Amino acid sequence: MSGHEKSRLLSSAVADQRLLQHKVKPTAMRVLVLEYLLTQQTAISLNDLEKGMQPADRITIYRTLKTFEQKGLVHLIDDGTGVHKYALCDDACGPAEHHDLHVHFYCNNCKETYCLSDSKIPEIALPDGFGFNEMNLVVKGHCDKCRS
Amino acid sequence: MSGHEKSRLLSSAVADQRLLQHKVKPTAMRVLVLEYLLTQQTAISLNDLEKGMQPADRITIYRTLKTFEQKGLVHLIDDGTGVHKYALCDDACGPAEHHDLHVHFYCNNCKETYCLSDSKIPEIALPDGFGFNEMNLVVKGHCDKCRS
DNA sequence: AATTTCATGCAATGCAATTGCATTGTTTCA
DNA sequence: TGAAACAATGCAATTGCATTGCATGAAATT
Ligand SMILES: [Mn+2]
Ligand SMILES: [Mn+2]
Ligand SMILES: [Zn+2]
Ligand SMILES: [Zn+2]
Repeated sequence: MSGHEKSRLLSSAVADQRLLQHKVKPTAMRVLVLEYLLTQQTAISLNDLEKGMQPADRITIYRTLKTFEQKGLVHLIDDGTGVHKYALCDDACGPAEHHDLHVHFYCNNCKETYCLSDSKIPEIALPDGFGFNEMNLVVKGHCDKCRS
Repeated sequence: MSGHEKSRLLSSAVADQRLLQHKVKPTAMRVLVLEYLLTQQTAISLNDLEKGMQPADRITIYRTLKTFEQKGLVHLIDDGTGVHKYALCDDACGPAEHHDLHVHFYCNNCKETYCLSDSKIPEIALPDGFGFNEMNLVVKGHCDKCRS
């Protein structure tokens, strides 16, 4: 068995396990999508996912991502560009409860969207009578790679 | 002159002056749009603007809003619903500089989008090398009217 | 093996932002 | 004043996504 094949099997095993942990049946498509997501350092759009992966149907990827989101495997990011981005959840998110209330960062230069998992959103003082459920904070500027 | 006509002239005068202050030529259409915006308590979408006003062309309203935005008269709000909302700037915003870094609130019940002009966005600690220009914070929950 | 349930692929739809272009109104200046 | 230059308007068309419908194929359940 070649080294390449071996590492392929290994990553498949990792992906498989992660899918099973979240009660998602590990089909070929889902393993491929998850593996691709695991290689990403930043959030990715459906378009880029489609382009980057082996030829695969766009809609199937779309539905795969939706399943992943529902099962707490990935979270959808609205970075204000108008197109949705997806990124893996790092904590143990489950269905119907994403605890990824972290800041997202959009680089105006390289157009990449980062999950700033360590930058938590601070408490916001709301006017009387207002109660909050969720919040979304997107910071825009220049990332570390685009400042040298 | 009737009371109605008088107040109409007065509001026109107010709108006119506000337009001139921002170097926008006060055409009939622009005055109408601005007057309508002045009556709103919450941010409004292009659709609702079109429905609420006297019959007027959608695209013209769209371009009017774009002009207003460029001249610092209104700011565009991305509340995460996918449709843009517009609201008047309260401070003296000028072209190319909106200083309305306030929080926006979206009510999941009545679907209204509020400008929380008093809730400023706090400082966020970014990772090393990241520099910020703008930010967008949207809080979602229930507004004061929807909690009684 | 038959039946049900789930996953996939392709086509079609929906919706809102944006642009092109022709027309009309407004300003500028000879 | 009257032509030329410029700006605003209205209508049609386009774009770019997200989302859904439906038919086919694979997997699980009996
Ligand atoms: Mn994230
Ligand atoms: Mn606002
Ligand atoms: Zn960058
Ligand atoms: Zn409400």
